[in-house]
Amino acid sequence: MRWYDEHRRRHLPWREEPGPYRTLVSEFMLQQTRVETALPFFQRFVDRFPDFASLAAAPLDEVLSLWAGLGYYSRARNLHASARAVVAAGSFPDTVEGLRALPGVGPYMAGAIASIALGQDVPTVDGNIARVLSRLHAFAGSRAKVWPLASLHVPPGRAGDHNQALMDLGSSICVPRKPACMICPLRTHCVAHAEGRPEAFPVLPPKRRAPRRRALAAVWRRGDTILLVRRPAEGLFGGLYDLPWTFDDHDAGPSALQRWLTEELGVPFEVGAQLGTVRHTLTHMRLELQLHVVEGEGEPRLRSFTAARWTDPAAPGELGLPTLARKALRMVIAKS
DNA sequence: AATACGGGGTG
DNA sequence: CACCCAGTATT
Repeated sequence: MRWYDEHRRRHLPWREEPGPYRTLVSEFMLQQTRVETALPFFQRFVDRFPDFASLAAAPLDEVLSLWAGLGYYSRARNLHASARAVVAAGSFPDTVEGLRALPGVGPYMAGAIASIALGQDVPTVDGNIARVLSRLHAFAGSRAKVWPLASLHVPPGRAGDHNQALMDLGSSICVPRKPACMICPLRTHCVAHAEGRPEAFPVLPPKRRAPRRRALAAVWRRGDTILLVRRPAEGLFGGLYDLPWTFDDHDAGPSALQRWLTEELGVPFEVGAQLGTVRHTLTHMRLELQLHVVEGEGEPRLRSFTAARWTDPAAPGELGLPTLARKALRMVIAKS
């Protein structure tokens, strides 16, 4: 804690003006996301939506548009729903159980917000804290089993600072590989360091390699624009705009795209030249999206998709586009 | 306990 | 290119 109080505390926008709203927004953004990545998104987000009321009043499309590029879009949907729940309830939850009931708030966030924004003496465990405590105790158990250890360390009255100090320590000194044990304030207490094997902890579950998946996308031109569709609310890139595309794992080729497109958009299509291939890696797959020019007559009708827009690929404007769609648009422009 | 769900970083 | 990082919901 002394390490944290004396100059090691990171200065972050959500720490300058702590409070339930900014803490909630920052924690949603920081799930699975590095501080440096989330920073510009946080600024834009709270500029546009400074409080619960403005966020709750906004249409989901606008929230997703600000989230576009940050990933894990269910977080944006859950944050929006949480803001509406807070406004409907008339107050911010004041217990861990109440926080846990907000959509998208799990055990880590509930503990983090209760300790940081509500000043309660509760522990929390994220990847950083799990790593620090696993090493401190040379503990080889899973993430879930670190919680009892975390409870042991919570100092009465300063749980919020304590939890943030552990996270800062984990992200700056007790890092996954080549931790800086020589300058670590916990060095003299750390069992893993004493045993000379800090990198042996934490013990992580084995990871499988993401399979490679092929997909076919349609570039349907009309004048200077191409067709973008809004994806279903749930699932991959849920609620965001995208080129229409479908998986083609069995390599069926253009005929598969033709059939799928006609079914999905309600008009007959012909599939033309291949524009190129966009590669994009997600957590659970490596996607190879092959772009094809298609020709169709009339206006699209909607089945799975929830909206369709003719859009200038060079100026998609406020449309919420995932990074994969942005890559695809860049290729469309390059081949124009 | 396993899987879906983005995107960015480093070597 | 390969490998690494990191919460929640769902099943």
